[in-house]
Amino acid sequence: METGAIPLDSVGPFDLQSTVESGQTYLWDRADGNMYETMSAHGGEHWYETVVPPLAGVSDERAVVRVRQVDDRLEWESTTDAVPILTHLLRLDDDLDAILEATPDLPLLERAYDEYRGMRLVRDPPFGCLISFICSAQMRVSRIHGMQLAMAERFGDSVDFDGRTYHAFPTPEQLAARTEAELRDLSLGYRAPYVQRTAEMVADGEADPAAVRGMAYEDAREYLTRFVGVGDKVADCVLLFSLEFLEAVPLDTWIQTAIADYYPECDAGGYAETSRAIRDRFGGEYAGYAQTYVFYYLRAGGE
DNA sequence: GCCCAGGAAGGGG
DNA sequence: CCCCTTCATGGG
Repeated sequence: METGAIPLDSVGPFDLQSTVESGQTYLWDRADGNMYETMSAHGGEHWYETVVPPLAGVSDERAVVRVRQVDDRLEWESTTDAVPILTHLLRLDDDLDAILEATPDLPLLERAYDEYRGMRLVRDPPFGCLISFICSAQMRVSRIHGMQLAMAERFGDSVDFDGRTYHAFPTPEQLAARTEAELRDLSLGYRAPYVQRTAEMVADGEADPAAVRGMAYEDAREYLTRFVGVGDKVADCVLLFSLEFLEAVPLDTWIQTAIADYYPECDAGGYAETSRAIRDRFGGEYAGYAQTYVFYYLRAGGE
């Protein structure tokens, strides 16, 4: 086991608990088993853990990573050097102060940024992110998370680390080999065939979420909708939380409420036009950061 | 029982 | 192109 600590003074504002528990990623778990339940002060000091697949340009092999925040540093334990992995997954390489500085001065955004100071977007592994958000349709965040844990435990590889057994998220091949009925047994409901068929598309090489790298934003969104169970909204989530399109603004129920209550002139009818309008309102380049803060803030009861 | 949850697919107009 | 219905499931 390797261990270490990342000092955050050179990283800028960072808050681990809100980053991992705000409903952007469903691929982490909290060691105490109380994910989404007890929230605590800055950082949280809870241990979070995940099994990370090989990441292009970051890590060649699968890794188990545990991390917690204690004041202004991240303590980690891992099968390997976790610094590049955590930097990648938790976007420690973002200049958050500069991003906030580039954001328009809107009262709702100010309140959300102030409430969750230090929350970052994530860079989830693409396949896990794609499946997570296919499962997200008409579902609460705690259940989406539970589905991903269940798929990992049932269909993913077992990985031993530090005297415990962890479960990697299934590969496209592992999910493609399951039947719709086996997925329904995990309470995926009508999402079961979507997950199975999308996994098959990836496993067979028919399409690849990572293929959107370098595409223009709206072309990338259009590309992702070829996957079964992926419409404009889920495509935007995958673009934002995995594939580096920080301008993506997923139009979920919460952000649509925000548009109706705060920015009604941005409601342009269709998804593409409304998305374009709210993206401009939120400053364009980093509009997805603003969206994610607003989503978490409103869902937690803010107004 | 009723309603809702980070929506999407399939059909018809 | 837009509008409508249907699709599981668990928790309040």
